[in-house]
Amino acid sequence: MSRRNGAVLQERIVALIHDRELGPGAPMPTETMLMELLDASRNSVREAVQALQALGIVEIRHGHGTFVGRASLEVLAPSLAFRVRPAAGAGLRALHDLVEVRELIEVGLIGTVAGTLSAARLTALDALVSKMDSDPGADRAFHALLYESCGNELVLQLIDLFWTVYHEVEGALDPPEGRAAAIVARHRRIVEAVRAGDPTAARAAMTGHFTDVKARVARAQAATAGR
Amino acid sequence: MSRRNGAVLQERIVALIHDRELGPGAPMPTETMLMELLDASRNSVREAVQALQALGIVEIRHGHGTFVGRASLEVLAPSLAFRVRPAAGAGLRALHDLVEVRELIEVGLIGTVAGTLSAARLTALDALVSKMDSDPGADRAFHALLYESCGNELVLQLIDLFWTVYHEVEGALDPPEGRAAAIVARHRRIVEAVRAGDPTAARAAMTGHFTDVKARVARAQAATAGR
DNA sequence: GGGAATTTGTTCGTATGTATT
DNA sequence: GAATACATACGAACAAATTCC
Repeated sequence: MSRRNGAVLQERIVALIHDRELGPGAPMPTETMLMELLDASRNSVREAVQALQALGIVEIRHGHGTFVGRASLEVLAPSLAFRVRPAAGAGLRALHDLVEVRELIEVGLIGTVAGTLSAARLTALDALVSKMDSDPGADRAFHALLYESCGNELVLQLIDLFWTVYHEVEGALDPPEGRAAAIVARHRRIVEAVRAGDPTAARAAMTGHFTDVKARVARAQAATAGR
Repeated sequence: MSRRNGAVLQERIVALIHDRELGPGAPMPTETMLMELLDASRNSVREAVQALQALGIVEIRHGHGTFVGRASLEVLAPSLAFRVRPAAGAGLRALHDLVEVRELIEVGLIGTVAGTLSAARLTALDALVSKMDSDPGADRAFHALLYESCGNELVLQLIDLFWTVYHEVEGALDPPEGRAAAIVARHRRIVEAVRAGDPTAARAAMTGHFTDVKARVARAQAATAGR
């Protein structure tokens, strides 16, 4: 009937953080103190705290103490990767869904940033595009820099999270790469539309980019289905 | 020097799931077996498994066993809520960011479903709009049903997650409610545009809806800043 | 329904590694 | 280096929930 017991301990710890108004980086009570405060044994406390760390709510530093975390979205990359990772042949569907979400967010966002970027940012984007064929991290930095100015920390972390998960399972996939030049061209077109301050063109360019990505997923899907 | 041991154990368990190709619902090895397989004590195993449960990767049933989970996004509602919850006066900014992400996704999605919904779905949406002023769950069901046909499980869970977190912290906020009638009207307009198969109008209607929501957050922000 | 077996939940005690002072 | 405080890890025992005979 009643709820899981482990979860209630976690909730009480979170409530404790709120009650004491502990901000990110603030030190948590020690394990011994938590044992008394929550009237639980050390192991129960540790299991709850460990779970909260997996959610990014607290951060444990060995031999030093436990501190309030900032619940950054990157900590749940393992969870998303686990979900998206194809289960032995059956289904790149989850990966396709992930790309679609990326597309929804980025196509919507690009319309709001078109024409608002400083000249410095635009040249930085140009530089990233130039070395995109050699440095895989340039793509990640490109998408991050593109939306940095919008000031929405949550959306930035979401985009970065999705990027990380996508490339993690894409790398574990089969085919090498189609055309690096085409990817570079797609990104260059995006920068041009943003520089011109044309939201419609920027959205179209971004949609085109994701059309390529989805096509790549579809090819991999067909390849795994055929064997 | 080396990485945290707890995290290593978690990764090894996830790797074990992949190696054995265990799908959602499949039974995990018992704690005793995991102790031998991973050469760790029971407490260490339990801490790792507990963390994986917090991420939705496994599901523990007392007295029964541990099973592979489906990593549904709803498990990370506590993490998002923790992040978005205003830290004592300072900042509804995170909540505003959350609403913006909702808007990005829903405005983009509504353009793809406009004109594609069956008559049965449309009448069901009408019914939900009608009782939206009395039943708070109707709003959630409305947004879920609206995008159900697109077949993207990830985006459905994302929207539901954001809805949950938003209303969780909105309820813990101050002012009662401005105009329920206006909300109903906004949703009715969305249904009409979708029924008419007009993507542009649908996007505009959805944008209007979120304009209201963001205005509500802004009012609350001003209220808390003034005291 | 009773009872045994299995599995997770909780607790205690103890020893060890790590960072700070 | 020494002392202290803290997290990490292990082992053993008992409690509680579930399933099956």
